[in-house]
Amino acid sequence: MATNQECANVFSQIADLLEITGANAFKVNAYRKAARSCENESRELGKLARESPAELRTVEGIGESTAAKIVELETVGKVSELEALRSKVPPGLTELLTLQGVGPKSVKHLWDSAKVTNIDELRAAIESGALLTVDRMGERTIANLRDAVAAHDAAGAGPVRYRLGEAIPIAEAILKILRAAHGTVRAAFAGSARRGRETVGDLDLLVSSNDPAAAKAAFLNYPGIKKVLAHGDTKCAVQLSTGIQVDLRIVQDKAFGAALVYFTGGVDHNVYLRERAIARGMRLNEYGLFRVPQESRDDAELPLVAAESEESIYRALELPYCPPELREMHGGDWTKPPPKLIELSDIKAELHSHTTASDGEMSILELASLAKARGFHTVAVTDHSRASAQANGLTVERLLRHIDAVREVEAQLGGISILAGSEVDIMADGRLDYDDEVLAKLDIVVASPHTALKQSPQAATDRLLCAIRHPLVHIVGHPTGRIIQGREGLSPDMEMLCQAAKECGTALEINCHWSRLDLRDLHVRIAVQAGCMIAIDCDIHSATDADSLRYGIATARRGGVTAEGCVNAWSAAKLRGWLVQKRVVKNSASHDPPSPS
DNA sequence: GCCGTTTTCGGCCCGACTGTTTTCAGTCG
Repeated sequence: MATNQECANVFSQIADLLEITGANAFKVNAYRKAARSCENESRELGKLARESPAELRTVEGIGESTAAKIVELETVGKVSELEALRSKVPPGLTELLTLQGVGPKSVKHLWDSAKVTNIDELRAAIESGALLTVDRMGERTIANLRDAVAAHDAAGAGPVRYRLGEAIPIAEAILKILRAAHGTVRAAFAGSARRGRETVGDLDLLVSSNDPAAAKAAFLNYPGIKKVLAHGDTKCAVQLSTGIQVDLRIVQDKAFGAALVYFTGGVDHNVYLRERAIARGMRLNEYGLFRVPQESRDDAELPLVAAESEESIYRALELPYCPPELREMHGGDWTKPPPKLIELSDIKAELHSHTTASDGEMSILELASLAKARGFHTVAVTDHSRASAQANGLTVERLLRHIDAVREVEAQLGGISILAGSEVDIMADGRLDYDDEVLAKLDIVVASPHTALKQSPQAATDRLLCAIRHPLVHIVGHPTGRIIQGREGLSPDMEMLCQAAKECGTALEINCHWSRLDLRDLHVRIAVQAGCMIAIDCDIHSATDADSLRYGIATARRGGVTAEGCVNAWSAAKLRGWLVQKRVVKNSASHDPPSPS
């Protein structure tokens, strides 16, 4: 079945090829928007194409022509228009578009004037000096091309993206320097990092200052800079030695809100806001929201409507405030008030953590003390089960002794409820790694897949359904087992899983570690729409793991999770009630363990 | 190509920086 990403790739490639061949820019934009929409769609487009193709048109930016192409991709396996475009253009040409500073016009120009059709030919043309004879190719341009080719060689194919937990600490380190600079009033990171995307392509920093030159100097003096890409009075861009690009925008403080809106994006949200401004006789840019009088000269100064805060701009556009995390996955309607999204401070329990008994670094006491210091009312000790031998998983005998140890520490420490639990392996066939009578002795059971993460979607669905429906399981941990930029993990039918989880009262976990974020944002949205309970857990192995909570919260917010919908945000009594009640209710229902096959 | 509290046709976000231009096109976000 064609995946959403494959649909997006088709539209993205069509856009590239149309752009190089000089097609109408609005048409190119339409394909780009269609590609973004496919990436952000939580429903499976291939399934829709087969079962209810008319539904495709409900995706923002998908119209008659693009819907037909999704159907064609699903049924035929390729898209004829894309094939036709490819036959017109040398295959290496779109690769040139990935070079920094090289756009469609430059690609066309290199092709027409220098017979360059791929990166190798470009490299040769640069080194042989052949490019110097080409129109509009000065020394600076050629030097930039040389750098761009070198950067491409170093990075390998495909745009480099950085995982949120790698990028945000860098942003905060630079923000610290900017805040210390003379004249700085406010400073923040924006862009996809502020929207909480699991990976970011670059970092966007915003500072308001009474001394812009000082802010600029402080930024350009940051020790990690490898190359300065641009440095104007209000805008600078650098590449750090780690490879990541950082953009800085400097504005007056009275425009901070407008600049924050502009710099946070996403692109479709910005376009939406600006079009809405136009429809109301206004104009929105990074300096503010302005009224445009009926007859005003182009150079006339426009009266300011709002600029100092994001809230004031949304208000003036007659829109409810939109949290940054929802500024790209809106499901089509930004006029509806968003749900009250969960916040970091709502979390009062950690329900997935490891001690030295398995592969954690802290003792039960150290772990519980950490949770207590964070103001949590509950922490669950959920060491690995016996199948996870590589993680020193507990045998039944060790588990039983571990339960006693947990009880002792709880009595000793006081002031926090310590649950005796397990992160029990979900075996490939759906069975759990401990027998029911063992699981029944535990306060909480987190069931997670750790092995056989390449099994088929059908097998994965069946396997995870077993765990979700198991009456003794409270939470399914990192349900797909994916590692961002590391492994795909399982691809179960998420709608089916969420439906079952809703019916059984089983919570699905958002694992907060920035290399996991599993459930991912799109899956969280499916789960929230299905009415599932969500668990947001740090899967603590060491003390610093607790700091990854913010990434899980960002992912939760992108999916629309509220405090009410998250078991970690409940009161101690409500949480304990759920843990007990779930088993009472579900034990009366039928439970068919999978037959060993 | 998409879309509609103006519109089924005629629009389609907005501005900074760079380089090679003597006044602006291309790229980027």
